[in-house]
Amino acid sequence: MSEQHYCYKYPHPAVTADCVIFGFDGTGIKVLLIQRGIEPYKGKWAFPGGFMKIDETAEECARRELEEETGLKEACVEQFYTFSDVNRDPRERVVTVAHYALVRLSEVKGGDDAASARWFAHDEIPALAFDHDRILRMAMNRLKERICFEPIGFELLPEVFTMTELQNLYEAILEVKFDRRNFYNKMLKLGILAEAEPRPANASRRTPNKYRFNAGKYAELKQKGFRLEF
Amino acid sequence: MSEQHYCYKYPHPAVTADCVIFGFDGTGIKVLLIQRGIEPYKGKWAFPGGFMKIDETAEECARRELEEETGLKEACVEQFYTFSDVNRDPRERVVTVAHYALVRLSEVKGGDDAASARWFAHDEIPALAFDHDRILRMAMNRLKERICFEPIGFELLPEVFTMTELQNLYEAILEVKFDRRNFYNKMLKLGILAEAEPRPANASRRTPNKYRFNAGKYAELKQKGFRLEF
DNA sequence: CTTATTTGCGTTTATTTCACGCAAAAGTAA
DNA sequence: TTACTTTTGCGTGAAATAAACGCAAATAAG
Repeated sequence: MSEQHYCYKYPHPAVTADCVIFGFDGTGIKVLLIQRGIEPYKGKWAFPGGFMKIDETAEECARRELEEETGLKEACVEQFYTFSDVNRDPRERVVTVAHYALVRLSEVKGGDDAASARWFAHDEIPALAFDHDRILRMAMNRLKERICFEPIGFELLPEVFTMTELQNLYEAILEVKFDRRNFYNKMLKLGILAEAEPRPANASRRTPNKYRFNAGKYAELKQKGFRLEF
Repeated sequence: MSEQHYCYKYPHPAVTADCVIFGFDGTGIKVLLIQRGIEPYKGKWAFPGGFMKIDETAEECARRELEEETGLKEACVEQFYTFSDVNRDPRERVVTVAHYALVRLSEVKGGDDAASARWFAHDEIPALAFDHDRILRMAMNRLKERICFEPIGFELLPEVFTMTELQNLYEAILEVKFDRRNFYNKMLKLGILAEAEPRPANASRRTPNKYRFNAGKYAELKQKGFRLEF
């Protein structure tokens, strides 16, 4: 047995942070998975994650994992649940604080071990290691809830986007279909969108308007207690 | 130094579960706090909580704490956030999985050390130990969110209650005022209330109707995707 | 005895959804 | 080319919902 330097009077579980990384390719939601190279669950896919260092918070740990895999330092990262089933890891007792991250696919660079990392669409998720299928289900549910209260969707879109892209994003996350015209009206009436370019003179009917997220206006609305309703 | 039997190759934080226990006395929300008898934060008030055993989940640990303080085995307990700031406990690195519990005050018995336990109203919370003020703020916010989607409010009321009690509960949690008549209409139209007693013949105008929560009807509605809106 | 409060059960009006219409430009297939 | 479909911007009316408020009976409080 190797050296065991850290001793306690009572048993301590290991604590890890996992990071479910969501991206959006203009049509559907994607999830970044890593193929495990070692036992247990060798060959199975899993979320980026690792042991929390003794001088970092769980969120900092999750951000570290995110950066290792995507190169992104700034991103929307939020903790959503802590999984503590007794036998969720066969090696030792491991409690994991699960997070999700929202990233713009265009800004993602291949990470350290890009060879074993891949983006998967919602309907092509392979067999996952540990209890990661349960973690994914919970992450998706939390995403659905959050997008109705906070404009987190914009974290997944490029700076400038079209109304159709925005609608595709909402439809992908909520797994529903909206009437295009109603979605258009509702979003504009909310006032959290700004026209990115003043629509060129040569604009044809099929050249869509470009928008960007208006954070200032959103902050105003939020104070008055409001809600992105769908 | 005492015996240190449990050794690991890397440092492991301690993991605790805390339990913010909410009750409702017919007018306002109450929180159960325990006065600490030992350092650190001796004399300060804190939520029931303790170290997670190696063979129990965080929720089981929270339920154990709940039962020790209230005698209640069955209650609505939900995890809401894990706090992992590096210095939140001066003794050692402690990560806590925070839960809230909803209990009926009438069913609560004094716990093991009832002497040091007390119910506090929302506006008379004393100075709290550790980062428990932050934990309380987060618990209240989560409660506000949840009550708009799930009928968790009924966990706080007695089996049979009046419409006014129900409204007081919603107003206390959401910290708003409703028009009595609109609240009445909305709740009845939802269909999740059942009349508890068929309203006696000698009922005067000031004898309020008694209701109970109709779980079956709620299950129906939930399937169709619905929402307690306020 | 007078006044204020509580309860049940409405109605009216404003606001918000929701379903759908329409025309212009541009791509698609014959 | 021609005919057809798709995409986009911008409306509009009907239906549903939320919000404001009326009223009378019973009774508790002063």
